[in-house]
Amino acid sequence: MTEPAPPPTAAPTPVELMDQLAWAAAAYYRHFAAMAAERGLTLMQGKTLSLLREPKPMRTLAELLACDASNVTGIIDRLQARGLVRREVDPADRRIKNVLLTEEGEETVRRIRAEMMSGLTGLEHLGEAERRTLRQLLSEVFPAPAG
Amino acid sequence: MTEPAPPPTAAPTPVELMDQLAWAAAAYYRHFAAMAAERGLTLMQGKTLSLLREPKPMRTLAELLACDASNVTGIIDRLQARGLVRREVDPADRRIKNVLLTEEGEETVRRIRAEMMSGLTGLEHLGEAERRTLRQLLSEVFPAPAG
DNA sequence: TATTGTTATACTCTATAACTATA
DNA sequence: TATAGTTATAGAGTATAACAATA
Repeated sequence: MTEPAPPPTAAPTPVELMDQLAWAAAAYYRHFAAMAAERGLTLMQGKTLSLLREPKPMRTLAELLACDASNVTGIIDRLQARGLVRREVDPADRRIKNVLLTEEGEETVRRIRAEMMSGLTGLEHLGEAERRTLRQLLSEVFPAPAG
Repeated sequence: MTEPAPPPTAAPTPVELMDQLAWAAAAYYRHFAAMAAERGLTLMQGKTLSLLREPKPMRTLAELLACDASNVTGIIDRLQARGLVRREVDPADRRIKNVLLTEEGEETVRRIRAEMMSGLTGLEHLGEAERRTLRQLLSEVFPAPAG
């Protein structure tokens, strides 16, 4: 009689997986902050630009950035001073100011996204089946609009 | 003749997967920051405490927090003023100050970690095979010491 | 000389509260 | 009255440069 073969890899505990998620989240933002810093942008400025693929009201940005609305004023002020975004009063409700990317802002977002992709080489190397699986598992752990 | 059945789920592109990783990382930190805030701690203070399961020199903390060493002085000052950490001069190299959790600091870390786990309910519900797969895929995308 | 940690400085991010304009 | 955005304020995080103590 032979010993039963051990499983090819041990299953991590949920706690071990949480620690790995912490690492992955930190690694993602370390990379993102570095890409933003190459353009003289802070992490929050980079995140804000990335949220503006479609124009959004200040209030919506505050919710998406998970910060108080008063902070968004300063963040948008600084991005606007650098010519990366502009404000437009909403014609339907003149209390609302929609924030839009300028041409330079759009170019900046494009470059940051491209460099993020080329930095996350692991992503490029995943096969289709692996990408499907990762998407499914992430959506189970972080149920969300995912877009 | 019947149409060939489409695959049960379409494979996301690497770019779509990057966006989902961005969402997951944001969701992780939103949750972590909320757990820290319940104890009157900022995100950085919570991250710093979580790094101190083993004592670490100031310099090492700066590397792990991905910030300049001068910032760590202030972060540790504030945690020390609240009785959550203490500094000890390294006997082998008196330039080095090792930072240790106090009893209250350890209790705080325990509680934050426990609440993180109970909040990430998706993690608890993954089966062993799924946990193995997620660990493997994460380590491919974010190759790292993972601990 | 090189390294560790601190201080000083200036800027950014952060929440709270009070305010204006609009609905 | 309620909501969107701003301003004022104080505290926290950030990088840079200069410094003291130690190696």
